[in-house]
Amino acid sequence: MARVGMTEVAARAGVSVTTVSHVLSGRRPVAESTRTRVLQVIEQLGYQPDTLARGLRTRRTMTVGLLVPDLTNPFYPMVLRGLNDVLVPAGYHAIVCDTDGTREQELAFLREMATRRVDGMVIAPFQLTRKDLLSHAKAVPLVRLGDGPLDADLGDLVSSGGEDGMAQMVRYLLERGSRRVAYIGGPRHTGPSDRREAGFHRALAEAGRVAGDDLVIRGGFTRDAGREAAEVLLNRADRPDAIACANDLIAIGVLDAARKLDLSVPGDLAVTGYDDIDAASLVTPALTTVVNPAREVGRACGEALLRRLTADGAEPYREVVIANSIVRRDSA
Amino acid sequence: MARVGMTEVAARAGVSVTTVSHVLSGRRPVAESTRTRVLQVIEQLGYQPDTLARGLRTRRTMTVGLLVPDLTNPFYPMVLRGLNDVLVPAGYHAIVCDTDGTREQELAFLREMATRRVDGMVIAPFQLTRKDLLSHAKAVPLVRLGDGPLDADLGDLVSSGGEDGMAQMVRYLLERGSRRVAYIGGPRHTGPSDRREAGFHRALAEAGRVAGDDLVIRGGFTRDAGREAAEVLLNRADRPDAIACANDLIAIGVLDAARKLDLSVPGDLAVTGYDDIDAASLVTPALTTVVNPAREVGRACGEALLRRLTADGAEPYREVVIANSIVRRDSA
DNA sequence: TTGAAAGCGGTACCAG
DNA sequence: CTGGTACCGCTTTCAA
Repeated sequence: MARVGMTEVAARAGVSVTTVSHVLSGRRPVAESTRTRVLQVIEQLGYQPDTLARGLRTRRTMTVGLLVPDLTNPFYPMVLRGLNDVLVPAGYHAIVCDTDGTREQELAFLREMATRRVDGMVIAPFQLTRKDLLSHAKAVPLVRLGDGPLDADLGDLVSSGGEDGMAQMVRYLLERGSRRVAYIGGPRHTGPSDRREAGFHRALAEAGRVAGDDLVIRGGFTRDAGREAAEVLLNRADRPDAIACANDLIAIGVLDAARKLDLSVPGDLAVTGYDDIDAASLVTPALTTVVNPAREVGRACGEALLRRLTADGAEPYREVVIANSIVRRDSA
Repeated sequence: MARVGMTEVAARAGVSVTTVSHVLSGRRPVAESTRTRVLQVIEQLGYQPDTLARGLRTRRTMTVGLLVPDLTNPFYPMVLRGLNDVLVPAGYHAIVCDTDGTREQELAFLREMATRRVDGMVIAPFQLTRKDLLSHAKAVPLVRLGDGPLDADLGDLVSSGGEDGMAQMVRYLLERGSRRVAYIGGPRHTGPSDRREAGFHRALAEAGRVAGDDLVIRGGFTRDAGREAAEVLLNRADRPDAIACANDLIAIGVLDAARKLDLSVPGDLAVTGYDDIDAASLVTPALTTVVNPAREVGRACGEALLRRLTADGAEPYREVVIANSIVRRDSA
């Protein structure tokens, strides 16, 4: 049951491999009669072209890399769906790299993708610096996902307006009557975290307030990290009456902490998340959060990538911002 | 900034490509002095071997395919983690195919993976028949994930004992005093669903009972499907006092329905899930469920695959069952 | 409308 | 311990 190659197809059809290649690619006219004959043989032999060999020659692997910090965060699987929505119909497939948010793994995956000659990458980098990305960016189209810094050299950027989304949320908290609003973010210097934190500060500033450092804690983007941060915040004498979190997982952790301390939410403490993952509406109280349309974001990434991959000339750099909005539930 | 190839490295190091190849692969001794010289040039030029070209020659792509019905179901991302735990250190990477549980997509991905010459696949097939898989199984090592039928021709099987797990759960329900226990499953003829359903019937039979067809409903493995099925079940005159669900998502949907009908859980209705995804402990009441150790399952898949990929001779077919257990929370 | 042959970037066999 | 070279399976000039 060895695999059949083009040579065998050609032989059986009584034509040259060149012709077989062309009926497959349609890159040059082939007489209808030979065309059908070749097609028949292909069918009969169950011939399947070898993407690798083709890629070696054409320098296109039809593969893209998706690098995410934590596939366990439901946001990212949805992004992958969106990405596939646009990439798969175009013949591309994605290799998913779950880096666990560590710098070593991010770098390792980046290198791996380079040796695999992926045609492009969409990355949600956490620890990577501009310098880390630069060399890759010039080798293959890069789409950065998340609210990183703008930087044309690093390729397209698809974000969901994290700064605005968070600002909007904080404004809502203020209007609602919260007096001391705190912020729990992700790891420092990570795009999404920084941008959202900026939104937090901006909204406060616009309202003529300032959040002291004691009201901002940064940890991980996880439930545990959220709980721990909240415990610190809530055990202080002048505890906040609202906590805006950089994502839903963190907010769920805050809910855990509040429950443990017997604080009522939103009575004693208002809590807000970010992303609107499924779990946000499952917890009690249901989370008031910023909806981050993951699938749309993924689609936008795919479109951005595709644009570059199929571009004749050099496409101009783009930043795509997907609109987001607040969904009010019970936690604030 | 064109990519440098082995030829250039060889030239600059004053050796043949053969030697460069061998310092890289270590497949034959190279004088220490030349070795370091070559390594230096490689470093200096930033040479990166081309996995594709290598694969074309060696017939190994160092890539495996992971085919899942719904990456949005948190169970699968965890499986991927486990898979990567063992595959990535061995140099393999996974292409993730989210098929949405449709037969067309499952077939399409299977074909795609074949043309990409993946070295192996782990699949959680939903709609695929034995026949669909057979041709692939002889072309590349296959590991089936989930509680499908045993079938040596189709490669290894990694399951988490769905039949036993469900039987255990139903037994618990019975001991607990439930008198009419119903079952909500996934799509008919899908491995996980069928096996779990078998467990349900077995436990009932052992207790000298029989579940009429009216107590078994099959839908999708989603929250919505669960809600809909529950609505049917609960609006009947003699509604069940317990519902065992084929997964947590379904159970969460049942909870939705119960809330809408003002039924108290577990007072009026006991509800149990399966998988123990994060959300299971987030909902109110927290789900009593069967823990399906996703990461372990993923690891087992990886190990099974690796065994075949690195096997000298023909490894015997294996079935690996990962032990599972019940976690009792509030819903039953 | 069709073929022949030269690669793409490596590996591996056969010599030396 | 090191080279030369055929070849993996396909695409793509160049020539007919």
